[in-house]
Amino acid sequence: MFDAHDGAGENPMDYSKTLNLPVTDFPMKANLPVKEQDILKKWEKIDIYRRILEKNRDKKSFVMHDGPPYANGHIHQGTVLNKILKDIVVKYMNMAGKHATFLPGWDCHGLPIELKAAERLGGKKDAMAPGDFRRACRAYAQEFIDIQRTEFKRLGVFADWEHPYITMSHAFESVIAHEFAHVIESGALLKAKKPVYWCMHCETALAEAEVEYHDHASPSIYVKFPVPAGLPELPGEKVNFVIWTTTPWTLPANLAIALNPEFTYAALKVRGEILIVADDLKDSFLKAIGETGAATVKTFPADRFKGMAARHPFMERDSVILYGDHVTLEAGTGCVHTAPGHGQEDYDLGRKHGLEPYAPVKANGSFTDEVPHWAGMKVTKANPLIVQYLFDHGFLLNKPGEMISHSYPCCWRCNAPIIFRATPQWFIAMDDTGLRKQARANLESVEFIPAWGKARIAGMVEKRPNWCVSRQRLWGSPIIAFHCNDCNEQIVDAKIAHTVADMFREHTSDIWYEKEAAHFLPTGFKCPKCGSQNIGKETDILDVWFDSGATWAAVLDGSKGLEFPADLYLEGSDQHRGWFNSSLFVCTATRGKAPYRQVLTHGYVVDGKGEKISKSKGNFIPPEKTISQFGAEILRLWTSAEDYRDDIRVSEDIINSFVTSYRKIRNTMRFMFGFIGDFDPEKCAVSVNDLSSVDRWAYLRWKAVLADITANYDKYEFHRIYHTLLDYLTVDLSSVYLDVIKDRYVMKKDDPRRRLSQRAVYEILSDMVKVLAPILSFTAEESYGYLPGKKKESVFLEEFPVRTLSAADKKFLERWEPLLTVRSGVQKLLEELRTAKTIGHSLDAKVTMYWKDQPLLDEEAGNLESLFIVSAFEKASSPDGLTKLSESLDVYAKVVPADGEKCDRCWKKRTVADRSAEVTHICDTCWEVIR
RNA sequence: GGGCCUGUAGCUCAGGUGGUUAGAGCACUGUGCUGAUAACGCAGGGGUCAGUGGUUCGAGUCCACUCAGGCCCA
Repeated sequence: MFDAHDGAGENPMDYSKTLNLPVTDFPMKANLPVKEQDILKKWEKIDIYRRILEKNRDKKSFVMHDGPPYANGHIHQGTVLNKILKDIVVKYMNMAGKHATFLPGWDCHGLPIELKAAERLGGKKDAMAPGDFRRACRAYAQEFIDIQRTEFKRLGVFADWEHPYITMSHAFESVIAHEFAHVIESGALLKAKKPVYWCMHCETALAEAEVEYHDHASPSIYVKFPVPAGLPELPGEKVNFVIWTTTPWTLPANLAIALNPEFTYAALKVRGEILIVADDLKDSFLKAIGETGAATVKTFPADRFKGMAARHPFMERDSVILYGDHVTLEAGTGCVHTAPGHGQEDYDLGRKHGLEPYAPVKANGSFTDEVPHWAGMKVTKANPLIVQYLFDHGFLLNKPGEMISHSYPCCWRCNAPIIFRATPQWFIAMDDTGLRKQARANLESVEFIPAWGKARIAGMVEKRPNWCVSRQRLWGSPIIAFHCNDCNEQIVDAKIAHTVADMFREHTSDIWYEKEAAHFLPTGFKCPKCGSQNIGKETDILDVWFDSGATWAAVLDGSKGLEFPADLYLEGSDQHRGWFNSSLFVCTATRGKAPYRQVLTHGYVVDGKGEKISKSKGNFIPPEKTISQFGAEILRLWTSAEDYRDDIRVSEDIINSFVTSYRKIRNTMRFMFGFIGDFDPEKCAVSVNDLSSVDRWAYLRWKAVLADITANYDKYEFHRIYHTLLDYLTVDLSSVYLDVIKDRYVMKKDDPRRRLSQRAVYEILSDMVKVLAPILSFTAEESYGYLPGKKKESVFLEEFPVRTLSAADKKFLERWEPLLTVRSGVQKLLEELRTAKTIGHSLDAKVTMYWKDQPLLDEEAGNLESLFIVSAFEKASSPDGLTKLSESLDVYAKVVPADGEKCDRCWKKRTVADRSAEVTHICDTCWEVIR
């Protein structure tokens, strides 16, 4: 048993071999980047996702409906956060007795992919048939689905990765079309004009993303709009409103003049007539038209002009006076030329007052016949002619040819300046069928986390204008509508749309581009208005938000536990306007209810200073980098530890701090594994009910912590779990309990005191491994393998531990608190001796203590030597010469060096003796153990 | 400019309905141990609770404004 040694006394025997030191193969170093790969392989091999669902087959379902990321680009810290949060929820639900699926999805249609696909094709796109180009888009999206899927799997996210829903699939495109048909049935679909960015060179509508801003010189003109009747306050005067514009060509479409209701307006006498401009702008205005010293005749509050109209300078109509907050004092006259067919704000204002979005400009940018003088002329060419006309007829206040340089939207393909032009668009009406009201009402039954999410989305629902669902693009779901080529009658028919939707299921929506209208119409179909059989099909596609707004319809079809409505939608806060919104409207329009019961939102990932991540700032940390350096586990820990209700910070320092706390968690677990290295939970008879003193305290503390953690899982407050657990690990276990029970090293293996502690440690550890699993999935799986006793194939096939903390348990914990205060007081005294170099280890010391009316101390007196980790403890008969340990407790103590010599085996100060040639310098207790 | 939200030690977070000297863990400093050792223990320093003004006997906690930051609009 003992090693031979050369020369007695010089090379004393190694007593550590006679101790119960920690024994475990659980490595201190995780080497996560490598180990995670093995664990991923294991999960794949045992098909863990399916096994979990199989186990929970008969349990109540919990539906987390995955919001589809866009199938473009690699994943980033934000998508990582989002997917891991979902993963934590689903893993927890599955362990806590629910049947929780995770069916991942991707959003595949839309302009960014269309543009990327076009970019790849170089100039070849224009020569391609629409169907062929769409196939190129499909291939592009599929490529990034595969890339992102690989990246998501690497994070340890359990999901049905082999059968994701993708919005460009046959089935999904069919569902979108069916939902569109339902919207037609609801009566909310309508066609109306709305201004869009328009390139007259390319003769196409442009999306926001296709517009670039360049410096551009435009005419700057001040134009009179006369008021023929004048104003009674200014008898006999010729009165004019003055507008300023840089787009003379939009004047033919002028229908109104907008004033700010808060401004004061001045009547200036200039060149023999009255000009009305905002009082605060009169000086800059006069300067601009080269006038000095004009008198203000009178000022008016803005509402003086309510209900009035001015005369258009060259069109046979009036221009009405309206009010809007968008009128500012930044430039111009405070009287804003308003052409609802040529500007967003103008359109919005016009819509409010029943003005039509009038735009007498054709696709090629030339005026229609409605415009006198310049009909058929391109607007760019007409621009200077209109200015000259105004000047010639006395409506221009400044000189023709004055220009202004400003940032102006241009087409990114041809670089030509673009225009705003009202064109026919499809809308889902918010109010015609009561959709807005219904959607707003549906929010009431939804729980938002955090709660303010409801107010945010409600505000948007209440204010949003009719939803423009048409896009003049190729890569998307077709709008299933027709028109008569002869009489231009619009033909929308829900029954036909459903039929077409069925065709999509077989062919995808590509068929819409490959067949003529007649293919989709009943045989012999005639225009209901004129009877013509010359029918054309709509070429616009649906806004991609309609696609994603219909995911619930495609995914929550009742199969595989995916029931409608979803229990939870979980996305970033931008989705209040996005997916939460579109889903609410589509579902309300077609099913009359909200598609979700709970909506959880998280903030945005920002840098260490709380600022937005951007390429130019260089504050972007690719997830890949963290994974290869530290492991995905660190990203999981980071995700769980940050309070997602606010923005979530990430920086190298922050990542490093989680690397550190990961080590703390891991090391503490490792020590626990070592402590129960020879423990068999099935064979060892002691149970948690037998625990007493410090073992009982540690175990009950765990039950309290577990209750707290469980509550926080249920409330989705994961960051509290991290803190609760780490605090328990450091404060309760590492610095108290695990330190104290090291004295079990010197006992016999089967000493009941040791076995009881092992029972406590085992119970805590085996619970902890399971509790950790939804968050630290890799480490939980790894450590589960090191637990003694009967086990499943994976920690994820276990149940989440449920322990009831009884009233008696709570009382025990409360009662124990003073003991910890006392311990801490003793440690301060020990530290004094240590600083004075009187002692080193606390085992060098003896504690003398006095107390009055402390039944707990009476009970625990026999354990205090152990609890304080000292060599001797004795009770004093009076407090004389002792230090009071705490303000609130009648407890006094003194610490002095302990008597005796240090036992070579247990290191306590004892009376020691040599027991044989080899066994020297040990105390009686140790000799009893090893003899 | 508007809507919604956030701002407590270097970092991550606690601080029900306002009430004694604002807490924890990590990090940091000092120190002990060398039988958790690329660990562990003990002790300690560190915060004008973003700022200003108000309500109140009393505010991190309520109100107003300002500043900084985020999302969504314009």
